[in-house]
Amino acid sequence: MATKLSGFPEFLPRERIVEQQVLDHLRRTFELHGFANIETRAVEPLDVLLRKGEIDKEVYAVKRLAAADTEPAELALHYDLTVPFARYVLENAGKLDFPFRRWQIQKVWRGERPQQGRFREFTQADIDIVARDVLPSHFDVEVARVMAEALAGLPIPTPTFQISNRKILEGFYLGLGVADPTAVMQVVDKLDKVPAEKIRVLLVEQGLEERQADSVLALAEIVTTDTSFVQRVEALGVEHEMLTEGLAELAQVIEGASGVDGVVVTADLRIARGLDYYTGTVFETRLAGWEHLGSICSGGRYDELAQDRKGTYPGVGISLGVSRLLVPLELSASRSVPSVVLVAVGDEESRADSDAVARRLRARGIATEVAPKAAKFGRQIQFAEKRGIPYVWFPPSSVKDIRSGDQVDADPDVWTPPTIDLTPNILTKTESLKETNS
RNA sequence: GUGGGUGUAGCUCAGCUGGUAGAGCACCGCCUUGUGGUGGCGGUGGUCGCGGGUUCGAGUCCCGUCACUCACCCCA
Repeated sequence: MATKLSGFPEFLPRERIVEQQVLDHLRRTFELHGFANIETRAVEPLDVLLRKGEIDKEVYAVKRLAAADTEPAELALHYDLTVPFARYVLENAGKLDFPFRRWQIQKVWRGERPQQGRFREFTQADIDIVARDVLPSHFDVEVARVMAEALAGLPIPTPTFQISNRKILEGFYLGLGVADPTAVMQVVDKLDKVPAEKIRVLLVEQGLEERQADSVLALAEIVTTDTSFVQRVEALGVEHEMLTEGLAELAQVIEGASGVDGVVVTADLRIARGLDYYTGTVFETRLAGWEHLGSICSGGRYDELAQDRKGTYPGVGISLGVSRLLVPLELSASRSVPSVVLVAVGDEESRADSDAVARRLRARGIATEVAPKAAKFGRQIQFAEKRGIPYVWFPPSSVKDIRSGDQVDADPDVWTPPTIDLTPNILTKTESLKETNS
């Protein structure tokens, strides 16, 4: 009996076609910008995963079945691609060329309870850039820009990048005289769920004066689509060296990442991010109309994640939740198979003729399959229609577009379908409903 | 991990205070011996999530359990 496992999504062929096209597009975009690919193993030593990220992160431990019950698990499935990447950089530092830019698309695993857009096994698409000792801030701009371009090319609702910089928050809090900036950040991070009034109470409970709490909230309210946030922060009258540095960096990122068609870029000073390894720029991304999914694409600058006795490798990266994006949107494809053409079979004696037609079409890159049995032609057309195959070829030399009903004489060595039919097309949910109703 | 909801055909669901397991869609066949439709007729398909209890009798009531799902938490 087949059992559906919650949080471990599996696609039908049509949905998988969509996923593959999305992954192809991401890869193409990343490589267009010169990012190299690596794949890291699925498991990491448990202590590597627990040391770098959150201790309370739900991690799947991995243990041999034959291991003694008393033997503790030493390996665990990775829950993101950033921490394994940092480990990989340290391990191969002598063989990598810096600054090192890489893309990586792999499954990751988390033990959290599944919900819409939230899985236990899911695919992430990451780009990261690391350097030795120093990583100039123009690389923060670059990862934002590349990911914006990648998202802009996908059949999804408009994404909004919400970009901030931890130095702004921390510098501002220090300038205000707040004792524990990190604790304040964690409270402010809840602003999208908890009303401002309640946040204010929480801040005062943290030991902030009313005046400080008001300033903290005033900073968090600042959202701009250009660099005018700088003036608005300065107008709050708080000064600190780190704040100034953060403002300059964020202005650079906002300016550099804007201007990609189909993507909104905002400086959003609410964004703090829970993970503690971020040290500067932080990214989150929301989809218009799908805000309840949370961020579909997040990341930031981590200056100290990868370091050993020999040195430190500052990095900046951004991670797209491919599964979070695809599963809720319920995108489908115009067909469930790659085939552009189904070659009909008149009778089993002439199957070889049909095979010959198929071979000639395939020789020119046209995905083709031959009908499984010599049923009535009406049945063979229905076979194609059910799978979304747009053309049926009747040997020796007639091809029918079964969507329009148009049938023409054609030579299998010459006939070419329109480019748009060469690969399956992605349909949004409403488009696929329209298709089945027509 | 905490709390709510739901489990009946491939899918969507109905099944009253307990009395022979149902519909629509899908699928297969025929009417229609070779180019898709519609209509009609016929057919396949169910350990009613699982285990126990009450009862002459349980899809229905009770207990347990599992799964799915939603919210919290957290996050891609």
